[in-house]
Amino acid sequence: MLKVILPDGSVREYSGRVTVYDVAREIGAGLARAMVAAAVDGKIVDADFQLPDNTSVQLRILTKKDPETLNILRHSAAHLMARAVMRLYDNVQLAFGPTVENGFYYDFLLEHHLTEDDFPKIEAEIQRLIKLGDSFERIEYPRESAITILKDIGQTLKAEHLEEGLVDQQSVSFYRQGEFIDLCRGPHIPNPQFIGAFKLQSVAGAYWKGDAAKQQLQRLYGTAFFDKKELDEYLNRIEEAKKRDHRVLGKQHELFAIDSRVGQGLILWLPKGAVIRRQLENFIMEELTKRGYTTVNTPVIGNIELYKMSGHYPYYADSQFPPIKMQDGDEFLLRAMNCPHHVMVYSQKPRSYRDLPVRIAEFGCVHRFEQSGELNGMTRVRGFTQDDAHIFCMPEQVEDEFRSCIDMTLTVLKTIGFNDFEVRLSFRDWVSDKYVGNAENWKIAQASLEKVCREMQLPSLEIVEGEAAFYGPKADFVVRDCLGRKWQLGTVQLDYNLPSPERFNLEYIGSDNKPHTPVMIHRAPLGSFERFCGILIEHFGAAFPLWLSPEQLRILTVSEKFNDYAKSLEQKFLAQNIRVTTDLRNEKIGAKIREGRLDLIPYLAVVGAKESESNTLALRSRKEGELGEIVVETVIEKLLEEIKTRKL
RNA sequence: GCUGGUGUAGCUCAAUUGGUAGAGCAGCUGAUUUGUAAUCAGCAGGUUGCGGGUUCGAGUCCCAUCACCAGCUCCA
Repeated sequence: MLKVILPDGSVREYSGRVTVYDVAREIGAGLARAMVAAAVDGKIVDADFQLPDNTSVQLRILTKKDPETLNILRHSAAHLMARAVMRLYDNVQLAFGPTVENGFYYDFLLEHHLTEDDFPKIEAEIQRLIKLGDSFERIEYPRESAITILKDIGQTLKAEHLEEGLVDQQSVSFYRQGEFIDLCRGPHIPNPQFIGAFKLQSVAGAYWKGDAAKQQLQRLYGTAFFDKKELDEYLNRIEEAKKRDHRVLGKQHELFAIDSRVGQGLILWLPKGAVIRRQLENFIMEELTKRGYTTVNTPVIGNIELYKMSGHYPYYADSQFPPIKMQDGDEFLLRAMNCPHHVMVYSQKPRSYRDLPVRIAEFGCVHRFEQSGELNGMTRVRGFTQDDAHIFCMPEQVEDEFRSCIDMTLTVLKTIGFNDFEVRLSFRDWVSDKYVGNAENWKIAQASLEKVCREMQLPSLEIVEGEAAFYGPKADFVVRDCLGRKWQLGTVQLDYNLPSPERFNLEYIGSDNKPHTPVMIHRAPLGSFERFCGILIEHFGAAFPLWLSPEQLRILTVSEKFNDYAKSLEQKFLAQNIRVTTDLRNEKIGAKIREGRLDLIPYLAVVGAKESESNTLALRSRKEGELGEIVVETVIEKLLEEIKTRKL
């Protein structure tokens, strides 16, 4: 006897062979037709999954409306794509074909070099296969015979995968569609005709098992939806997002530039971009002062011995600019991190426990020689400035310091209006021996990190075991940009390595009059000004809030007769540190308004006869439209208030 | 670094099968003196990323190189 418990709590009883599909059909033919998959005791299975006898299961029928089903559809589309490629080209070896955030891919090993020109042909073949309508048939084989089968059909990559992995599995599943058979965990849609719309998106190289030393495969990306409208909406969203790309907006609004004559991945902050950066610097500096930090200035290079002592060299030699060799044999490194310099600042004098925590901050400029293919606008660069600080404290102070760092990062994100972020706590795994510092300290530190994060009720807190740096656990703030890509911005990291006797042997004298080793915390709320600004540009679509705007107010004259009045107004605003410009050109007011709008200036002020006589400006806000004539002093007050509160 | 793609005026883009490199915007000059998203006219702007090659002739085809884009790998 089989008991099936449905989501509404009702129970149905069966005997003999029963598939999920049978149950669905019994509940309603319409439901059965719409059925994509099912959840049996929470595990997602195929529509024709046979329910186990003599037991009781929780069953949920999944249709296209359920969020889980889109991935099933897409993975099935990946199978169709693989089948199409195998029909069109010879000697195709399949690797992996999973779903990704907005679609799917399949990796192939084949002689033919796929290009976008091949897409129409492949898409047409997929369309044919959908029409053909071969259903997805699940077949289970014992592991050993599965390996033999894969070798027999020439799928050596899959055979290799099976030989090396999945050792704990007695049997493995294949999915067959006509002549196409593929090792696959499933589940799949019952019928390819569920695929209402699909599109191949791009082709790229990818390494077998993600290992750059292994053979390179060709990866075909695509996406699929239940209907065409959803696909169109998705493609539209991508187009819109592209317009917000910080590289496009950065050029359009003259925020930053990258010039190969200077070098790849090196940012030239143009005047307008530099204004934004300066506002961020001022903002961070205010927070540092409030929170008891001291600031220092240290050089961008250091003797190579410093990095040998810290352990950064030669471990990071690959991502370093090569050393600068002097005639006397000394070697200097362009620094890739600020930590060693700050450690040197700490060690300039004996420290007492009464002095701790010592908080040393610097907008530290660092350089890392990232591989050319990794560079990306402002978000991945070779030279950047971190809003860095290092805190030296006693172990019992770690919790409070950590809380304060998290709080500062939250303040920053909230002020900017970054609400779509997650916090990732990276802890050590207890098996590996790559970590430094004693296990007891790690346990305490990890527990207190987690405690603080829970107390502060951080959104989407994720704990990742084994992702910690070798020197300590960390908390990363990951922000999502307009294309849905995730970027690590702020970070707080504990460090047991650098202060240790094996490294810099930092000390403070405790209340017991004995030397102790402090704990070090690395933290950067923004991460780097470069990456942060890149994301900032996309976040606001270059329509920055007033306090960040390079040009806060533009005064437009109706005709050249009012140039003097405009000039006198400009002086008044400048005297209040408001970033104002004038548009005195011999143009119609409509043209000046249009340009001001396109330049995304927060406030435009029109001045003509009326205004010059009444000491007013006809103010126009980017957000609220025309605000009418307002006397100068009131406008100044309004803008200053908005700037001061960093209003969004 | 790897795979694939792209590279034409400051910007956005044209240029039949290889056959005189163009347009709009921006810029400059002049006219116009303007009231809430583009006033008109004229001028100027180029070794088609750089370097080779094939050809009577190359923006177009081939080779090499640089940069950028997508992805992979990497990210202290």
